[in-house]
Amino acid sequence: MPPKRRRSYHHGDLSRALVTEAIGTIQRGGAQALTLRAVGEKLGVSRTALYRHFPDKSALLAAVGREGFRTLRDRLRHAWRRRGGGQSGLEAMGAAYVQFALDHPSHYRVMFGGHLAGKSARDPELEREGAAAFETLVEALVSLQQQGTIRLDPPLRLAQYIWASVHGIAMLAIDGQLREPAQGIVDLANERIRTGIAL
Amino acid sequence: MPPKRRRSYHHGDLSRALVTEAIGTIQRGGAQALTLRAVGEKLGVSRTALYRHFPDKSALLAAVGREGFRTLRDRLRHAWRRRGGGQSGLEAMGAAYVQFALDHPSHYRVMFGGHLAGKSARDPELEREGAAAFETLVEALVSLQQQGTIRLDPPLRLAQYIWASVHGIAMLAIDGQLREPAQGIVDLANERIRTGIAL
DNA sequence: ACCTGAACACCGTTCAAGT
DNA sequence: ACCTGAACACCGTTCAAGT
Repeated sequence: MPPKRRRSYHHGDLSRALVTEAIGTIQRGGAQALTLRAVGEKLGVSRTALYRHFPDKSALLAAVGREGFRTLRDRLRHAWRRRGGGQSGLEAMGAAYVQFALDHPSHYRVMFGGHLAGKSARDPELEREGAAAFETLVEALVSLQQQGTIRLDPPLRLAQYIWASVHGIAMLAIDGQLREPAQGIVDLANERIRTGIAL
Repeated sequence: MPPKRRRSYHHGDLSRALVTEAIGTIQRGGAQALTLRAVGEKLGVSRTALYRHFPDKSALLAAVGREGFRTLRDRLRHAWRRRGGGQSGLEAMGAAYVQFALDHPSHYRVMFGGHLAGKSARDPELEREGAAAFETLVEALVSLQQQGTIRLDPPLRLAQYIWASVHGIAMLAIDGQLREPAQGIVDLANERIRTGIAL
């Protein structure tokens, strides 16, 4: 039988494994539970092995944030397409957004909680992923405008307003500041957005 | 001349001084800059002196959060009263809210960033202060309803929706995700809220 | 009652060394 | 190229001891 697995190196893609493990740790115990030692041990690797793939811990956090924006964008896209776009697709996007935040509260906080403020965490790659997720919303609005179903206001401003509303709802929901499944306020927000972008 | 000041104890109210110093440290370097050692040294006191007044660090953070909700509530009240209430008062409250977040971004993050999730930071006193700040908005809406200037929808739901919108704008603004002073989106949000609560 | 100083168990990070 | 192990400078917290 083989000694333990392989010998020379422990992972085909340690970099990827580190990010995945970090996301899992954060999901389980929050961002403060993320420890280089813990994730290293979990992966059967030295606690300093990470430094061969990331400059420091905040870079790992940035990678976690990037991954978050990527899956968020995917969820938004799926929601939009499943309804075949349209007003209904837009509402589905909003619901998918809030659901993502509720499914991964700690991960969501890493994306928006300011952990990624200083140091190397503020990397252009992260900002690009965030912008790409935002772009999904802008594209949806442009599509609606081309169909002639909503106002021709600057789509960027509309998108910013909608994003802020949904982001605020998601944040308060995560913080537990909203009683019930918060459906009432979601309905209200949807109605406000709908009439706000109507022709 | 006196030796150094007093002798027996270093502060008339060390508890208060600790919170104030903690807020200043956070304001300057973010929540991660808050170190019991640093704040102790700044106050000319041992790094363990804090444990005579707080059970642990997260309790100090909770006190910082409480203080934040208190001054936020004060600002909202002032904004409302200066305009003598009314629709204009409500909009002034929104502006004051966003301004508070922009003036104290790190402090604001402590209040909403999930640092206060586990442990003793989740204290009832903090939740009461948060609820009191929220209550300011509810009272304003009730006042408008009594004047007969807005709809008679459940004021709590209206307040939640407005809070979420403004909170989302404040968060995105702090994160630097909004170009310009974000006046465009604020105007849009105000318009949406105004027509949303109109008779 | 209030504070100190040493000690403990934990961090992230550096660096010479190993394969 | 990739990883290790010891070392370093930092944390929060405990506890016996001082006034």
